[in-house]
Amino acid sequence: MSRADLAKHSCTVARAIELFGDVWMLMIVRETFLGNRRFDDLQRQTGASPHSLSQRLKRLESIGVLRRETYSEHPPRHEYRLTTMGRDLWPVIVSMKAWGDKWLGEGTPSIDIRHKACGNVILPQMTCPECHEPMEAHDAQARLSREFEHERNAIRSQA
Amino acid sequence: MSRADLAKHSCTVARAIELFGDVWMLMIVRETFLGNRRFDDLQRQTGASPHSLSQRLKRLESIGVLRRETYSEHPPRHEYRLTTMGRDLWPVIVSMKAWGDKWLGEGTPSIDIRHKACGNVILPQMTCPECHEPMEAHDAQARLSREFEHERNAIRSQA
DNA sequence: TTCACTCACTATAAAATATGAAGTTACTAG
DNA sequence: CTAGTAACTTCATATTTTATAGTGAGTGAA
Repeated sequence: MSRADLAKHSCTVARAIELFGDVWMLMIVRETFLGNRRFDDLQRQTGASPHSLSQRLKRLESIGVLRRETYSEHPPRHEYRLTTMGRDLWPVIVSMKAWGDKWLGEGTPSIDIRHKACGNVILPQMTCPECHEPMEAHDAQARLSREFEHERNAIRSQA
Repeated sequence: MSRADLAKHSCTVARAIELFGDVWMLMIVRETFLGNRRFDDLQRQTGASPHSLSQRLKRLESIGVLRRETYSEHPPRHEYRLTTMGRDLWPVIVSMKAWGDKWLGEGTPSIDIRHKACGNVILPQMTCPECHEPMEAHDAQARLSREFEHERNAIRSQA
């Protein structure tokens, strides 16, 4: 097995990791959430080389996370905008922010999140949609499907 | 700027991305949440080469995400266990799962999450800790600190 | 005591990927 | 006519990753 095989992994977490386990993919998504949509701005703010950026934008577009939109025909100019699929990555970035603020932060965070509805500056929290209690790792139990369990045992018993 | 410079970025999100924007880092964390703690199991289940795995484990240990524990002196045997810092990465993995289940999933997910307290199989949700409403990207407004804004404008105006 | 086997790695060469710098296309503004 | 901007592409070099093999410290069976 190697990195590319993760794309065919039966677990969606592994497949998502294969797509977004990359500095530039995540940095571009973060940047688009901050409102930057153009190649040059993305390049400067993420720090990616034009080559890397170009490749990642193509991948993000082909996945369906970004949509490339022409905003000027003459001269040809484009913007990269988050699709619904892309906006759904918000919790991923926010979770990273929460972790980063807690474990890497000194002083004031560079970015605040304000909840438009209630107006407060907050850090979103993981909660149970059934009982509405906040959740952490030890509140949860992961259960593997029978097929997935078999798959893993098969891997386990390979030389 | 290049990848390594992200480590000195003033934004904690960027610093977190620099650490975890890597397939193997994320796959190892996911695997430890599933209960695997040993080198060989991690290697087989993640699909990383021993070299890559060894490097990542060292990095995870030096960051403080994993703690290397000897469980047998003779022969020397070790386990890698999540620290509190590591367990705090749970929302990151769960967010990826939620995204993956929604956008990459066909059929039944390979992994279920059960909330121990209420017993339901659920997908955790991002909510506002103040008003307890579920939150998505469009419910939030990102605000940059003044310093960070200046930093970004400085980058912007660079040739 | 010799053989096969496990765990936890390290070493190495070849292959794949990323990087920075420069170049390109298609314009506009002065 | 020159300079500048946006959105890239190309290319030679540098770095990383991968697969494969090997190592050390043991255990258990014949």
